[in-house]
Amino acid sequence: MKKDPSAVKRDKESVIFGAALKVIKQKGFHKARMSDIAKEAGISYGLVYHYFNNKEDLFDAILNRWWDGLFGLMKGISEGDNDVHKKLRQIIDYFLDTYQSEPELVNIFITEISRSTTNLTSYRLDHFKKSMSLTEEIIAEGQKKQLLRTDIKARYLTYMFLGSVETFLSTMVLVDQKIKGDTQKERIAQSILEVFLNGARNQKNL
Amino acid sequence: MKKDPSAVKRDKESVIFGAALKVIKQKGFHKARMSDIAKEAGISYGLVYHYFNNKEDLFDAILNRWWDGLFGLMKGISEGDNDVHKKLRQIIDYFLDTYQSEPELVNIFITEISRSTTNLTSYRLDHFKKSMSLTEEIIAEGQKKQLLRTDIKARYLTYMFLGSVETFLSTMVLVDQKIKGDTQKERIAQSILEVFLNGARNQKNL
Amino acid sequence: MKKDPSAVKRDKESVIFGAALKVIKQKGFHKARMSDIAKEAGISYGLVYHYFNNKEDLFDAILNRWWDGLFGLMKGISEGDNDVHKKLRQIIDYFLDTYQSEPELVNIFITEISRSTTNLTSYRLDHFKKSMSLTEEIIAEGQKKQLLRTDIKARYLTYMFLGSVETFLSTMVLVDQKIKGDTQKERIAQSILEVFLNGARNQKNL
Amino acid sequence: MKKDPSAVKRDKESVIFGAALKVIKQKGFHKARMSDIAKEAGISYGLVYHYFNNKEDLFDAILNRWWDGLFGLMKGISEGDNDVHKKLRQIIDYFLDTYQSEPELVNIFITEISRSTTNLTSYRLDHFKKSMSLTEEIIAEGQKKQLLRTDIKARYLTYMFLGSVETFLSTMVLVDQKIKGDTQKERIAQSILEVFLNGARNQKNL
DNA sequence: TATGAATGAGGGTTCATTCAT
DNA sequence: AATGAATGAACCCTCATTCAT
Repeated sequence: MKKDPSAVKRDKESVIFGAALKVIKQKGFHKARMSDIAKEAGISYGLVYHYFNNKEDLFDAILNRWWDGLFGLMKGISEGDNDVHKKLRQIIDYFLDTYQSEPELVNIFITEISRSTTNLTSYRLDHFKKSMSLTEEIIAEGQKKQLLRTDIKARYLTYMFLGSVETFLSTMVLVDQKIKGDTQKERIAQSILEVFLNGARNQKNL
Repeated sequence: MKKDPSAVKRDKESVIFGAALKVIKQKGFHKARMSDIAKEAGISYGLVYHYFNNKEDLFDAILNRWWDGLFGLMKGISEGDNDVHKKLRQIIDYFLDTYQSEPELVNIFITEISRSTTNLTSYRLDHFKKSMSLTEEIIAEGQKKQLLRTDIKARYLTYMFLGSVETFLSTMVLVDQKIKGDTQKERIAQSILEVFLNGARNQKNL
Repeated sequence: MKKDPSAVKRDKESVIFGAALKVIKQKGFHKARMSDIAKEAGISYGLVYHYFNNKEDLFDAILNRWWDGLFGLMKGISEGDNDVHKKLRQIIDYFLDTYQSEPELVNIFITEISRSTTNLTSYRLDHFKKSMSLTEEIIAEGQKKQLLRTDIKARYLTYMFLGSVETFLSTMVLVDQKIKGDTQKERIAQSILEVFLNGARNQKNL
Repeated sequence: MKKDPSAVKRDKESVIFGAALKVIKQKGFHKARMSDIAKEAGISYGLVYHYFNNKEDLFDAILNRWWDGLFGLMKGISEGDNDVHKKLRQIIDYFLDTYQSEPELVNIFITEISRSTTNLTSYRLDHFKKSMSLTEEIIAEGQKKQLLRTDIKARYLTYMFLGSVETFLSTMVLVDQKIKGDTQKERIAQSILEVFLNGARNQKNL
């Protein structure tokens, strides 16, 4: 039985996509060669251009996988009526879950986009700003409901929240550390949320 | 009156250094061409190589400016007997002050080193780990003195602290935002410290 | 009818090889530019790098053509049971025949390897020493069979034999002189062998 | 007491000359940098240009030292009325003596000029041809006096004679071997002359 | 004389992209 | 769909030479 041709197309595209993830993670976008990706995918390098217009497009496809997931989640969160804590926890979970299932994807997001201006086109910057804004909305909503302090700008709180999450991941990325099971994931998530909400100060000492 | 020749040498080196800062900030290390830097410095192509062996060395010189400053500060902090809050505040100030005086330097640190594994030589990784460790020591000391909570690993708290600081800066870097005067700097520093220590939760609501 | 692809590959490689021979002969290895070779081969710049890793490899490929031929011959000579005179004549013939069929190859061997230490890697030096040793074996065998004088070290005789051959060729190379037909080749070969074996002294005068 | 200024000039020139010999011997003309030579001479590299117009001139100065010595000798030989054997021996001695006193000079002659066409300007080629012709005259004279066989062209005999001498030296040069004392020199000189005149054949076997 | 800063033309190599098959 | 030969624009780095001091 023959496969559906468009399914075949998607298959091969996936293979290339996965190869790109792996190679870009290892070498970074700049040093990753199209031929490396093709070799990793087990195809000729000319063929990559049948599925992706050029290197930039391939890169954007990867980033969009990240953003689509995140924006999809955030949309869901916005529409739900959980309290702020739950919502922030969901964002943390998205980062950690994705890191577990597709570590390369998170790696690339962290190293090539989250901070680097090098690869930053205005198109990509827009995505970045959008994620900031969506998080900020959640935070602001928490402030409005008196669940979060209001003496500090929502934007500032957003920086600190996302910064905490990202630094956790980027350090794990740097040392190539995996999350060992759901227990560890739970502890990390709890710690981030706990400290963000209640601070690092020893409360008993107040 | 003749100039001291070695002063002239330092001068020109500074010019090149400054040009490199500017160009690398704009284009990123990879896309920054030595010819761009020379042009920016207003000198000929080959002269850059009189002062720096190659592109990597020039890059490392820039990074060392950052690390030397940070490690110098941290050394001073360790030896002082301020409490944790003051010490953390000093670290925050170093980031913000440097961002005010040499925004490109901070930009490059944030975009090219803090997260990117692309340019990460083991030599550079060592610096990175060292800064983590030094901060962790301060945090751990705070835990020991019962000033910081001990139910969360010092390392985790370190991630969150540095992550908060860095994300603040990296967002400013991304949108090329300057710190407008000491008032804004003070507010930012306060916010970071306040939230890290006391959390984002509205305490009145407990 | 389609060509066998690997045949095409060999063809193009040959074209580049030939172009390299010509250009390196004319300008010497150092002054020969890869772009010159590409232009001579009628191909684009980068294509040379499809077939040869770099300039050194291309150079080595040329040298190996020479050494492979020479060592192949010497192996054949060793295994044969001709007398010394025949064997030495075969070596002379290899030089002269190759000079007729591929003058550039001999030229490059003479000018860039035989004497120059400039381009001498240890890999290349080994080839050189091997050719010396193989010739010395033949000479030594001749001494053992009482066909050559034994009051002079085999190694010294080897120098003189190969030196005579090489100088013949190098002078022809220097003035870009071709061997005009087999008659001249025969006379040259005979002269070299005759003088090496019987000396330049007028025997009638002894 | 002050030195005669022109003597000082000659002194410094000598130092540079010696440094050039050493560096060019080690690296070859192409890879020898003017700065290497200056450093070896212990002076700034700008100063080299006070004494020599450019790199080529410096190179030619070196070569002229060789040629002047050789041509001076050959002039003396021509005018003397020694027999051929003595004269050829004098040429051999010039090579060996110079190799003992100034090994770098011989090295450079052998590796960069004797065979290499790379550095061959027409000016240098003329010197080379002249040395060939002068040697040929001596050989031809020997033929005329019935001391050398006449069935082989004087030019061919010249090739073989000079080739033998040069190959001896170039092998020593290649392996950086020194001549150990006058005894070894005598043996080498004798061997070369003996074989050239009487051949390598075991005469007892005739 | 003497220094070494300054210049800039080259040359080797890489690699994204195109295209004939 | 698939291959990989072919192209050529970049870009790093070297180093002979000049020149202000």
